[in-house]
Amino acid sequence: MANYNHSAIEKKWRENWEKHPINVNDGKKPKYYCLDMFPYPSGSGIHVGHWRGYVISDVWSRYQMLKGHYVIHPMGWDAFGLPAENYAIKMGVHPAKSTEENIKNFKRQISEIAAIYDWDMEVNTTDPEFYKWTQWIFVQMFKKGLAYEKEFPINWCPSCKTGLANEEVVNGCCERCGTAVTKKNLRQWMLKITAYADRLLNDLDKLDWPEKVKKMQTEWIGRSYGAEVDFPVEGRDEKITVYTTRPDTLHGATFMVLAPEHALAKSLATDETREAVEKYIFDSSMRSNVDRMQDKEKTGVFTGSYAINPLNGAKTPIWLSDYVLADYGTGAIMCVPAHDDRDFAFAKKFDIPIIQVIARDGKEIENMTEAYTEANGVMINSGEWNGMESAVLKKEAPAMIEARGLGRKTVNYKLRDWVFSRQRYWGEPIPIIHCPKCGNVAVPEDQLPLTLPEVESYQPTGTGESPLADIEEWVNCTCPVCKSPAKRETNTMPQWAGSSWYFLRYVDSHNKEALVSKEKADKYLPVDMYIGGVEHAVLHLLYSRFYTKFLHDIGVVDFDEPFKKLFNQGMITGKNGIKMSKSKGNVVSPDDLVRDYGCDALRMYELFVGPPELDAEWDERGIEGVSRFLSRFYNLIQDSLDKDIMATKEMVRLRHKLVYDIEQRFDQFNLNTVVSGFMEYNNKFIELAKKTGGIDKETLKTFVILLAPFAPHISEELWQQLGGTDTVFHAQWPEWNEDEMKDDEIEIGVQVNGKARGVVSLPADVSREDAIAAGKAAVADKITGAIVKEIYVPGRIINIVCR
RNA sequence: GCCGCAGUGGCGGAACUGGCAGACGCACAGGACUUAAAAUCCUGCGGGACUAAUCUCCCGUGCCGGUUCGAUUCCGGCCUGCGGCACCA
Repeated sequence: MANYNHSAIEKKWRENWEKHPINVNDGKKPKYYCLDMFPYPSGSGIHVGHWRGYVISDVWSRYQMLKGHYVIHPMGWDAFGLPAENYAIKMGVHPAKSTEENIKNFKRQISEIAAIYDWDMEVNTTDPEFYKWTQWIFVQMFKKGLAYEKEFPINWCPSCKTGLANEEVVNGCCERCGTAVTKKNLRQWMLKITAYADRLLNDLDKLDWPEKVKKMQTEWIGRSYGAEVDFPVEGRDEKITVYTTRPDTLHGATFMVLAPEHALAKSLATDETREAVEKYIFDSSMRSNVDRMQDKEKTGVFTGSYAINPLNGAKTPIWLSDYVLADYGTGAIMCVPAHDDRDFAFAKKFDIPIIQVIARDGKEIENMTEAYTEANGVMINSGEWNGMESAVLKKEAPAMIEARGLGRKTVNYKLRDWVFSRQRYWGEPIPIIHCPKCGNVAVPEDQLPLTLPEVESYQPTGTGESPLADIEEWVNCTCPVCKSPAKRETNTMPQWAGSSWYFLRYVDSHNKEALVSKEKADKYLPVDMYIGGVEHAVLHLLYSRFYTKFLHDIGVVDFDEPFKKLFNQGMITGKNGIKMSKSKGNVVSPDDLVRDYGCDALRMYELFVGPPELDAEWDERGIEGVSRFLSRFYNLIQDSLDKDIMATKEMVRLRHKLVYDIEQRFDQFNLNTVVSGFMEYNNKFIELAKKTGGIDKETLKTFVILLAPFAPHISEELWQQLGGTDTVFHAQWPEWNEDEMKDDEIEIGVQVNGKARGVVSLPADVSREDAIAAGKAAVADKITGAIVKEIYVPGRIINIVCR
């Protein structure tokens, strides 16, 4: 009898599947679209952590295939963007060339997983045939006014030498390289994602996504309800508008603070305060974001001017302080120190009066040491509002203020428009022409793609100009409308541009007429299951939703959410939970493991290491366990192969229980316990075979089908050995039957006063009385007093309660 | 600071809806096979008490309390670790 030889078996079936693909679309089966987050093909190749995500999605895809679906399971390359370009600069080669090589290498490594990717669908964001449509979408947004130009101080990474979107700034640092972000005044292309804020927020409800990601998006969008209130400036015609979510506390506003960047900041200074005000504004402009975020000690300066509280006419001093953000709300706030922590700290520091307007527990707080921030209590010191419930007033005040012409009801968002220009070479050129007569004109659609020109030096300039700006013959062009000399936009798009819609392209990747045909979109989209890391929660996953909603609105697709279900797999880390990275030297390559243990063993071990949604420390030794399991399973079948074993009752029972257990765990996505289930049942069948001489073929075939999504090669081999003619993946997923699963005898634990005291073996259909009687008999010597209560939970427990 | 998630043997982890805690695997120990080793197979493996051994008993799922016949699971209060947000008015 031959032993399990993984390399021979895997080679054999790899070649066979190449010739006879197993995931075929017969046009009748329902589709199931299972998508991986496509990788950026880095130069360092893939490690066991990447494998895990791809194994999870492939196992799930094959499961869906066995459940009768035509599975769409594509792979592609997110190859534009900073990392690709930085890598190319470092290696001294053109990014197009290094990208091509990296893709080749990645593809070779990924093929080792033996996933059922349909390479005919492959997309590459740097392919002009692909980015033609990335540009096309931009043009459509431009036409709808959703892509617009604006000059303002944006986040700038001095190391990457480019502007960044808000989402790319993490704790004041560049998401990519960790350098502290500065502000730079730049002309930018912006995408009006804020126009979709409400829909992006509301539609989260219909998504089967991890709550964590939904919450992150909810907070990122940051919708709040409140009021804008207009405060006239004393002695001047101007007014200052503030935004507040607590208009109920308006009577408690004892001062007002403007951001140092506020348009009126300078002009509010008086002769006495001018010097201090100008110094404060200058100093603030010098402080970095990181500094401003970390240092919560309040600073500020009094302008010398006063505003008038429109509600009660109170004279309210106007201050400047950098704790007020210029780009949120109106850049100005009213300050109610009694009921806001930050205002409280500021008032204490600068000795500003504190007026309480909400009575906590019916009375004013004496010797206030911190703000009372809850909208819970009765209004006091609030004129005609006295006696009202704060919680009620909080809701009604915006309308009341609006009715009296003092301001208006307002909704605010933390979400900002998307800074979409990058001052780098390796990206999609923004297809806009600047014409001195016509203004900004889109490149006509029949001239797309606007290809990225070859260039001598693609290094970033750092000046705020893209490297493309130097290529005169490319920059100079004629206006498509009036034919006068014009100039091309030289900024490129961010990496997120291609990834925001690539999943739509897979199902129609060769289409030259449209981004995706209506027919194929209707048939194959949207994505049913999306698998990837959680790190894109407010980047790619938010942008993709925005793009999909836009494409829905212009009629390209008829759904408005791209990913129905999302699964975030955990990271594989090195020892002590340290992230695998080249610089740490703790990267584990899958190549040797595949060679030594086989693809099937590594696939199973990737899942066996722990729950798929949690991080796991890589411990190489554990792979022995799954490897042994595969060998034992192989041998079990070899032992039964040439015998004609009749199925016993016990075999049938175990078979049904096996199917039930595996399916339950599969459907709950407990893939690690599916693997342990295989091992457990394998042990049981081995024990059984010792007594019976073997296991019946139907049971073995059933086991092989269940195992196939995890270990496709060995399963296919054993399937054929067991007499399968077609591929195992065209077999029917087996069914279980509850009646067949039942044991004749069941073991039930017996407790006395809730403590385990024994076990009794009983007929499965035992009556309550008999069960309790048997239980009592089994623990008779442990029952010390009068029996108070007898509990029998069928099939689970007998508990005798005594005194 | 606020919001999540997690904490179970030497280790990774399991336990469906509150029902015999520690499945499955790793490591380790003992045994079989072998001249020997590897591989393989068998057995044991939370801690403690008692015992020649079996039996039996006590403790035990981060800590303290509660609900319950019964709690890893539910509730209240903490501790620790990880992740997200962080002056958004």
